[in-house]
Amino acid sequence: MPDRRARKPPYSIDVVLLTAVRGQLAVLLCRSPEGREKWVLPWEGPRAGEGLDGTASRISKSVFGEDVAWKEQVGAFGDAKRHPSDSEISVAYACLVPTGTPSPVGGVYAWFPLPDLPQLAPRQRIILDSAVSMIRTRMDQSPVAFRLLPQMFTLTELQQMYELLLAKRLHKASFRRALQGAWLVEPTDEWRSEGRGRPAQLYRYAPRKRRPAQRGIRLDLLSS
Amino acid sequence: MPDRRARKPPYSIDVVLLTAVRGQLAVLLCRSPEGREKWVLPWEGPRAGEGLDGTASRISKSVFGEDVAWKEQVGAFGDAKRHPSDSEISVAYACLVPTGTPSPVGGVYAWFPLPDLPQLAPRQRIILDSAVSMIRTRMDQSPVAFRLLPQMFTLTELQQMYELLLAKRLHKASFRRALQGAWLVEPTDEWRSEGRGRPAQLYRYAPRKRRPAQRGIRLDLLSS
DNA sequence: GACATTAGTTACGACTGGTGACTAATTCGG
DNA sequence: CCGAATTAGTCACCAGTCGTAACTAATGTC
Repeated sequence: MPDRRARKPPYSIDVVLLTAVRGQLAVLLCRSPEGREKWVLPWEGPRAGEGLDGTASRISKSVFGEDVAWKEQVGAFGDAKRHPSDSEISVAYACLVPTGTPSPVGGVYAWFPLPDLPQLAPRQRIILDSAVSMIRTRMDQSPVAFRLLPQMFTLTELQQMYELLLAKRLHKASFRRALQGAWLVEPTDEWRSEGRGRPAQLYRYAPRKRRPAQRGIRLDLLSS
Repeated sequence: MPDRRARKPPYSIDVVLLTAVRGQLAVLLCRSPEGREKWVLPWEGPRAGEGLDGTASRISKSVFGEDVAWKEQVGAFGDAKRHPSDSEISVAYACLVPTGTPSPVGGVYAWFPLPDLPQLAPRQRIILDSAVSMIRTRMDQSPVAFRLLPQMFTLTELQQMYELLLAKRLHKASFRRALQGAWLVEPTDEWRSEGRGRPAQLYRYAPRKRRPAQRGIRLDLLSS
């Protein structure tokens, strides 16, 4: 990705591609051209006539062959921290990749579980942390968990994804009741038998138009 | 603000200054040097060695004499929409100004209630809408309502601010019970008599360290 | 067929949040 | 000086939600 350092771009677009691997969030990194064991977030400079979202899409495509199903801008990052592009500012995007998506070939890319990250340029490290934090806080306003799963999934898989993102255990009955009330999924007529135990019904993400159902004021206001 | 168009900056920092005026949100606009009745969001190009937040602070200071109490980045905006700076991208900040802050002098700036906006450059219009929408959605994760009020306020004023931001009526008892549970305010020993009726106790914003108190899963997931 | 294992449901009790009616403290007009 | 009006603040009830444990259901394994 960052292979023409000839001219420093006016800004860079950095992409944080996230997926779930064995019960952990993982980010896709790209081997840096300088130094074999240096890794960077995929990034590019802008091309003329291409919007910010467009550049992010182009990067995803160049990695996976097609655009990701969900991406959202994290923000702009400057503040004099070092970045492989050497540009003043970077605009970051967070993207979600369903589990089971074939990994990009060529040995240039690799998934890193979040606890086992290699060293990154300071600004990219901040971008990565911000992207993960955004995903975690935005998950009840965006279908984040669904974009990390294949099109069809069992409710147990969905619950495990929520547990991963919320970093806390959920109770089966409560989770399903809340899901029922939210009209987010619909059952298919397929079932999956996962070795031993009763087979699980497969569901798909199918949000219905909202009931008005506005619940009470929540002044939760975590910390701050 | 945008008074040297000599050289187009690599990017612009745009600031959305918001306050509440007579029960409505209002934004501060700046008279454009070109055309008397053209208005723009305050913006500047970056200076060397100054972070993104730093530029936003500098703009706020140049308007109000001192930095605002709360600001947060909205994001980066590009996508070929017109902008007074003529630059490729703009990084937007939302800032909150307490009611009762003296307005900047000189006739260059004016508060516009959101329903009565003049025409803006397309990109600035998008920035403004995004900033307002961010404020409204982020209000239960940030002390937004408090930053729109003076340091000391009555609970009725606070409730009215929440009603303004949520655009819905709240019940007095429910609001106060939720506020109690959130440990966000503490009473002072001052009271304010507002003409007729019983005087109201003044409170100040004083968030306590959170009780764990994590309530149930909310899969509210509005629309999409 | 007994048992382990995983999926999915039901029922109950504790707690929360919406609500109307209440008390409290002040101003205003007689 | 007294009562009505007005605004602040609280209480208590109840409908609904949520956490939980115990249950039923369907499969594989021995």
